[in-house]
Amino acid sequence: MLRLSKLTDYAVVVLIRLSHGEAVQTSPGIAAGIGLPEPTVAKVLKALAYSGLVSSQRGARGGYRLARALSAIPITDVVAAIDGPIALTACVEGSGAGCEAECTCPVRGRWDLVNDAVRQALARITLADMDRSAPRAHARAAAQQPDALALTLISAE
Amino acid sequence: MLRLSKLTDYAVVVLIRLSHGEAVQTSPGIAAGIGLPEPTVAKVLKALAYSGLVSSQRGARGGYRLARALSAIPITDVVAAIDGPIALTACVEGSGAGCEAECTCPVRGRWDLVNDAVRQALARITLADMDRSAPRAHARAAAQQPDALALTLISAE
DNA sequence: AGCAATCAGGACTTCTGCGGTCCGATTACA
DNA sequence: TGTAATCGGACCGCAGAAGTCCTGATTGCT
Ligand code: SF4
Ligand code: SF4
Repeated sequence: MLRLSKLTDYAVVVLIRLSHGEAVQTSPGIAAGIGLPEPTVAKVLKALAYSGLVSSQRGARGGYRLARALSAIPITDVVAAIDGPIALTACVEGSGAGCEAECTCPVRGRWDLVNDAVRQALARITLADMDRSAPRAHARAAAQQPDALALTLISAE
Repeated sequence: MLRLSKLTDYAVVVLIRLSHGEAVQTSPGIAAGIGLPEPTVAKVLKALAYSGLVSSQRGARGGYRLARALSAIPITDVVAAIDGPIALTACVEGSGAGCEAECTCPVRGRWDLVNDAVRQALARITLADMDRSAPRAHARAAAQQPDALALTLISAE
């Protein structure tokens, strides 16, 4: 159904939750705040910390803290942190495993266009746009960006 | 890894293969032409026929035939035919199953923005753009379309 | 220094749904 | 009318995701 993993969904929720209230929040605290199982939230936070989206503080009175502002985190970063790089099919650049029918496939390599289109669509939306309790400042800025997808299509071959 | 199902990938390959050579082609014939297991190709063709992307002809001398031109089939149609409607998360409109944390979630409903962005990115690319042996006529046309994503973001709320 | 709280990392189990396979229904052709 | 070719839908196994748990390392507080 072309759905992204549940963990990625949770990551967005967790990050937005982190932007509310206290600056540094603990893993069980966040889990309780959004009514999600604590171990799962912890797993998400670890992945986010590993990729540098949040900074962690160990020990008593520790917790997690946002590393950047919400408006500086595009959706692609969250997806990349949890699910790894965006690779719609096996033959796009970056996905190690190759397709077995790669030699005879008449579409070999063409998926890169679609892949980039999706990547750019996701890169234009930041977490600030996802927050229900924030103004829509960023959206207007996005409207002034050129249509990068079309440029990609034209430049291709 | 935000990847779409293998079947969808195969569907694109099959459709493009169908646009080459004979107008009506049989399921094993196509499978042999692209070196993919025959039952799998047959399954893909069935799904495509069910959703009207190809028309089927039963009986001897039967087979499958393209229902429309490649340039009239956006990627979204292929995805919808195989994987069902595009629904990145559980809480987007159209996905029957709801999320359990839906009442307390601070992102509830915001995924629609991302969902539409991806959908529109995929809708702008047709199978004709994926064919390696075809001219890139459509790409230039896409460049002249307005940036629908930004408009969506602005109009939201 | 001792203690309690918290994160880090990995191993393990469960389960959905994708990928692959099969046999019966249908239709043109001789 | 018989036959062969082909589509249609139902079936099952398995990889990968989702979720859980445990042990060890680190740090603030008393
Ligand atoms: S080579 Fe062809 S069949 Fe293989 S992943 Fe790429 S598009 Fe799909
Ligand atoms: S309601 Fe929140 S947690 Fe549930 S699917 Fe939607 S965004 Fe994700």
